[in-house]
Amino acid sequence: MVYRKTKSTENRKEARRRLLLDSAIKLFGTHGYHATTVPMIVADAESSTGSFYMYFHNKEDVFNAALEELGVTIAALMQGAGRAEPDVLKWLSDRLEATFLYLAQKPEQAHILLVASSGLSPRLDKTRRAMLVRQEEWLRETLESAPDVFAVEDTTIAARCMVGSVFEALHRWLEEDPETRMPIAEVARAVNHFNTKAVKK
Amino acid sequence: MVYRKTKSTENRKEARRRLLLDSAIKLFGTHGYHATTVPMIVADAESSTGSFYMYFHNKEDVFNAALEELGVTIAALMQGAGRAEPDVLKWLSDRLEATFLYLAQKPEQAHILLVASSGLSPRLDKTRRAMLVRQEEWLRETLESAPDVFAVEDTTIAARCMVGSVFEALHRWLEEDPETRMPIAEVARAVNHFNTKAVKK
Amino acid sequence: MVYRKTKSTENRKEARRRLLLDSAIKLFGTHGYHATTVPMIVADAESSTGSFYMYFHNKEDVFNAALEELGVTIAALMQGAGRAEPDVLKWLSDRLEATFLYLAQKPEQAHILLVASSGLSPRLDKTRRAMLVRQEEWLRETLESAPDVFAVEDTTIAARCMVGSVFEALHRWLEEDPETRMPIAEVARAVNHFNTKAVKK
Amino acid sequence: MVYRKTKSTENRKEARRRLLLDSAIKLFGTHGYHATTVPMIVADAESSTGSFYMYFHNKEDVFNAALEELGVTIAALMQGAGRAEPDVLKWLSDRLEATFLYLAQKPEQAHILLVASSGLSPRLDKTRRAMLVRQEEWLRETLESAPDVFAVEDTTIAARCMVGSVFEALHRWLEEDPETRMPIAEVARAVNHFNTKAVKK
DNA sequence: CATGAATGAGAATTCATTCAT
DNA sequence: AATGAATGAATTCTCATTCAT
Repeated sequence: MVYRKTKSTENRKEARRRLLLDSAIKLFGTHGYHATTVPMIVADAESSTGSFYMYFHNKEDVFNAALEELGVTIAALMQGAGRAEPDVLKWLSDRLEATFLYLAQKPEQAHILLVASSGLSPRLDKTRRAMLVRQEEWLRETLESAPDVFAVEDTTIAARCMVGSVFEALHRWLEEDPETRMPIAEVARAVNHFNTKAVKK
Repeated sequence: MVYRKTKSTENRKEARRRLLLDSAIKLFGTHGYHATTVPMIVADAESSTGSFYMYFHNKEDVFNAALEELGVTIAALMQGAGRAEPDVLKWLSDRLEATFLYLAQKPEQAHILLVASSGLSPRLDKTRRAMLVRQEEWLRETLESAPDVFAVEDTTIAARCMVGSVFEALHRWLEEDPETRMPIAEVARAVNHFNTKAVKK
Repeated sequence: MVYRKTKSTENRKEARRRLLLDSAIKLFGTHGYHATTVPMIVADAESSTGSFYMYFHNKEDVFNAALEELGVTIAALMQGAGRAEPDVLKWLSDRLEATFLYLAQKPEQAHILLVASSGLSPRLDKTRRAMLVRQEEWLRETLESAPDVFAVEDTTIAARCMVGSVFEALHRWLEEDPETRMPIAEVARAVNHFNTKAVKK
Repeated sequence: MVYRKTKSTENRKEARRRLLLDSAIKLFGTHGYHATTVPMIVADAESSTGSFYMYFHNKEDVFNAALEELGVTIAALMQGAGRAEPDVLKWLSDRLEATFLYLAQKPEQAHILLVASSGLSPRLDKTRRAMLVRQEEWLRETLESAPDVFAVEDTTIAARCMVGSVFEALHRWLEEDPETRMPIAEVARAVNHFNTKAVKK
């Protein structure tokens, strides 16, 4: 009685995992890691605790999955789909702006990245760190790739400063009253102005 | 019927509170908020749960006290003891560097600030935010006070970017292997170079 | 994805709740509200704290459930299954006696009602009060339904006096040495004699 | 260095005890036994925990003292200052009414007696019981002293019924809305009418 | 595979009582 | 005698995880 797993079975499994992960992202982003319980996630996903533990080893595991997915998304945004723009400064600026605007529109994901993912466990810290390192490396390479355009004392540190300035500006903006805060586009422009000035020759 | 409170009783109370708060800072900085339990704190302080709850309303309350103390310390470091240095750019650079070096030497406090204090509770978020706002405002005022020296698109955003770049560089440095990482003085210099270039005319 | 809840699952849940509630009634009746702990209840029911909190919001909640169940039981005893006895005086007397004898045989339930349920919390006081009011109202209506048989100054007060006399006699009897105290049937008769004389024309 | 205790030292000690006991009665009557803490009592009495434990062995001990004092008060009210009234029925009625009205005016003491003193500990139950027994005995003797006036099936039970009816009527009245409840004098009269009718020939 | 009832270790907090000053 | 800081046992309740159905 050995039978091939049908495609639809695979799809259904994948779909269930997706559902659970989406609910988890939503809830972690809204309430934070500790205030989000497994029962909350399965209730939101209209699934069951039993299923949850079929798709994830434990609670930390979903959070890690959410974080890794976010890492891929951000890498795609930052690095873009190949270099189209010939002006490297303009291109870097565009990439940072795109990332900034994306996260501003997905406050739950931004919240996970900026707020909910720190100091939870060595494993989660590691995932978060890996994600930041990837962006940092790419920024460093970009800075180093055009020595005629950029001038910084230390490319690694400059990359970290760029990441930090983007995240802090975003974090603070998300905390502000949606009614009275600056338009996000303006913030993005100002942050870019800051970073561009800091790194260009 | 009414006895005078002796000075030494007051001193003893204050000393006990200090002991508990120091242990709390140490443990929160090492293990984070949730992984630190009240019994851990009182064991470290060689005190008792009962005493703990005499000095602090609850666990959130100690964390808040730690955060507020840190806020005062950082404000003092950042704003310094009056402006001695006539060159505003140099002065700003010195203040940022002092803050940076102080936190690098107190990794537990830095950890509380950078890692452990976000998304815990509305009250703690508020304390943390108040602290950041204070530094941000001071930076903004400094930038605005010398329009002939500084040139940024938006002083508020620039202030946030500076805070973010300092914190991120510090955070990443603290995560690195103490054996192989850059000397902290070099990092401080590179960060300052980045920020100075970003804001000066 | 959606499975039918089997009947046996429902039954098992109900059985577990019953088990916990029975243990709670036994222990509250024996040791009182405060001296009964949740671990004691779950140990007696051979269950677990987790289960306890699945079926009841908290400790107050089980006590309330016990009280409400008792209220229903007493209402059934007092008001009986419709009026069979044509002689209203005899009928009233029978109902009081039945209630009296029932509680005398269930000392734990009687203890909850008479001793353990006062002054615990507003909510529990309310439940207890509601229970007494129900009996009181029924007694009042009975007294008012046959003005040719009964004669009292105030039907509400008379109803309360009847409830009080029954409860106090019961309470005192339960406290007495089982070896030497009066037979309960005699007590019931004497209480009935007292009340009947107090209310009849 | 042996010296005589001065009278004023004794007085002061007694006064302090009184102060603590009064605060305890007030608080136990308002919040009940468990919700009243020793710190609350000493704060109200403007004393200290240390003093408290000089005058009372423990918390149960103050409650017991309050209960015993109440027992003496009630015995005095019930039994009156010798029999002045020649009509025994009128006299009994007067005593019950006096007790009833006294407690209605001291809701804290009534609350201790009716609500807060049940099911706390064997010792307190014993004190409470002793108090009730005393009243019951006196009522029984009164009933037996005038066989030409009274006619009940069992004098002990009748005595208990009288106590129960008085306490229940009082308890329920104290629970009612002070704005809309019956005047206490009317309640007292109706209760007396009930009891008198129940016991007189 | 899916379900959700059951588990129990573990955390925060309270408060009666003691004892050094 | 008076004070009130210190103690820690005891209690309630939560929630990640398991496992019988």
